[in-house]
Amino acid sequence: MRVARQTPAGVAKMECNSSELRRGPWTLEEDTLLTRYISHHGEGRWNMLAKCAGLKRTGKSCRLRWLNYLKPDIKRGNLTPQEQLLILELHSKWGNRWSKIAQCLPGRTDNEIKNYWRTRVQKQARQLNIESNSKRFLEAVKAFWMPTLLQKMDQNSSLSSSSGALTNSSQSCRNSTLPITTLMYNTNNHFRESSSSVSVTSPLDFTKISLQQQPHEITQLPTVTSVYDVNTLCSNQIPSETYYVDCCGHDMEGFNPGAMIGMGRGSFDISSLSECQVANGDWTSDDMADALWNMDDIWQLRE
DNA sequence: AACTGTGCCAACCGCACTGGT
DNA sequence: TACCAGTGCGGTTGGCACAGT
Repeated sequence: MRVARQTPAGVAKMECNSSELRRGPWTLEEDTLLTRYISHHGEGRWNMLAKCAGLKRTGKSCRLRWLNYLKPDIKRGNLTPQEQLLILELHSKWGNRWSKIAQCLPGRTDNEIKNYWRTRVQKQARQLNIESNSKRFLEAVKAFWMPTLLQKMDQNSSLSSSSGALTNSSQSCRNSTLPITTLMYNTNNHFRESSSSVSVTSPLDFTKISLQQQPHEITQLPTVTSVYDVNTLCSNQIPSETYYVDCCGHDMEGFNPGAMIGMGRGSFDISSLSECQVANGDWTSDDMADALWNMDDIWQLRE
């Protein structure tokens, strides 16, 4: 995580000439002043706080700095696949309600989520030549991005498992028992990871995951409800609010988003899924500590 | 090495809402 | 009811870091 930009020239340039108020990057001294004041007096009354703390900043600026950077419970580092998945799902429901979405991701700020959306998600939309707010893009996200995130989560949990019974998806497939990682909400609206399993009859089975409730009502998200086969998947009768997990992407004739790109920009058709080429997903060799996974990994452009 | 383009993200801005007077 | 200060939110900007040429 980068610290505030503090080049002397930059700070001088950003300072407000017309008043005593400072603007631009925060200095370490300012951070210390703000943190110390809030630790003694608490948050709120930001304009007064700014004056009393001896900060030549607006109240708004102090509030923003505290909420987005200094607050102790702010989570640092890249978004985990779980968090990315949750953002995608919640954005599909609520749109650009960043603060509302952020409430479901403890330790993450609306600003961070907003930046993630703009830099990562909208980038993918541009590459696909699809409006990021369009239904088509949402379908693409649900068909490709979310499943791969779930797979990533699956493998993360598998690797972190000490039992060794199911070490990765490939082995899971061979055993015909697929660990499915789910996001579980507790009563405080915080999520935690949990794993369950579902039996499959063939490598081409798909697990259907359904999100039936508004997140504030959700007690378990997502919920494994049934198993679909590939014919169902490709029948173009995909209900909204569902997405499909490729439980064993290595072995199946699966999704190659590159092939999707190859279908022609702006011509994404979910019914063409079965025509896609075999996915090349060497997930087991991934460094699971690298939580910064993004769709570039699978949506590589074939120019 | 120098330049250019792009990604990322902290910070700012404008507007809307809320509560107090 | 109108006004104002405080606060929250979403959109936008500015500049550092880094990759590519």
